Amino acid sequence: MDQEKDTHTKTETQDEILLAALKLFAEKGYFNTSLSDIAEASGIKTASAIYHHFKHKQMIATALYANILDSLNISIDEIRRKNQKPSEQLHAVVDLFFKLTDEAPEIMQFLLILKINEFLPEAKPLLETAAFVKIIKVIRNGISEGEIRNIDPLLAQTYFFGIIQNTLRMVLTGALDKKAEAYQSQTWLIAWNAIAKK
Amino acid sequence: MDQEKDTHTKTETQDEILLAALKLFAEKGYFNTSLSDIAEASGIKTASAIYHHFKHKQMIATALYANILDSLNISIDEIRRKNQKPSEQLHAVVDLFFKLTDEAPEIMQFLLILKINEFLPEAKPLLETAAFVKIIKVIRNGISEGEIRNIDPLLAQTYFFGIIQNTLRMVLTGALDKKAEAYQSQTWLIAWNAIAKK
DNA sequence: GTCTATACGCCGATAGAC
DNA sequence: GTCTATCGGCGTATAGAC
Repeated sequence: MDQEKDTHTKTETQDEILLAALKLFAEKGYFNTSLSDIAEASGIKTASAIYHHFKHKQMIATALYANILDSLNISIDEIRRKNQKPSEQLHAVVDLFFKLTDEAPEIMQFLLILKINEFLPEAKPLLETAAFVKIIKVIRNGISEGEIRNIDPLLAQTYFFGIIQNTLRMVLTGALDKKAEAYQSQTWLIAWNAIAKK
Repeated sequence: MDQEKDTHTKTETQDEILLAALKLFAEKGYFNTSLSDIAEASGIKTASAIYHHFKHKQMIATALYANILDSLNISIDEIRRKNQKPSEQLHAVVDLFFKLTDEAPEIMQFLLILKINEFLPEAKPLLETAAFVKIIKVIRNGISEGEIRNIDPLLAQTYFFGIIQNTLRMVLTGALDKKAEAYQSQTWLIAWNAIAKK
């Protein structure tokens, strides 16, 4: 997606801006974060400098969203490649989400807690995103292979990730006080049993 | 909580303001809604008039939140009075949530979709609210009476309402295209089985 | 590529007439 | 209790020097 002819050009500080923005958005929300906040957190001293890297504030969020979904999509591909059975694929996805929650909580905050279309009205809803479309496909496979109960795949997705994501949300907000990892195996069991053919 | 000596005074338009604000907040979010928007939607023609009813914008949201939680709390009390077994009480709560989703979607949007502490930093988190504390108590009872599996009540609550609320969220955002009612009985079963002692 | 300076608009909020 | 008028501030964004 990069049209740059040179290989590395500006990317350095651009990434710092994105990183700072992610952190601040996750922490205070998009509207409570000013460009000055982002500049300051990026090592730059003035908001104006940001305009050299992004057309405007929204574009920062847009880029962030795209990056996250992109790498998520890649991870999903990898997961589907390495695992055969839908149950195993789903399990690996859960693994990934729990790991991200502990190791990159801002990313999960961005995905699970922020109300993205409040500041990115044009953005595709999470569920229509490549990564999540593939997850539904996994569920669909699970149904046809007899691992998952024969219900509307979208509903199965809703139930399964309702449990997973709500648990992670509770961890992210501090309502559950241990690391996500501590709840992982139990939560997986509950979520899987909610949709598995018994 | 009203210190008014007269019985009915201003309440008329105040409620219209709250109603309009609720609708707009649910639809566009707090930060995308200006006082002018609210004024216009309230039948008033100027934002200034609002200051006669509320000290500032935040207070509108605060009042809204308090009202919603208040009436929710009352409903929960009623539910606990009318039903004995924890399972029945939980079922009635689910009934209420699904009914509200169909009949007063803005309220459920406010509760389930808006990131409340982004614009009300001081507000109590939902879970620490009287209504939700009582719900946890119901779950606790369910555990000691042997209806619900013996796990951390907060986790049980997380799993159970993860399913319920995610389903309602999908209805509210239009990802699930039927009325909430259409999914109610199936969703209840799944959610209940996720925490019930088998 | 980051700085200074500055413009502009919008929104929240106040004062005061009616 | 709603209006007109007006203020102040903050945050986004631009122009241009270095």
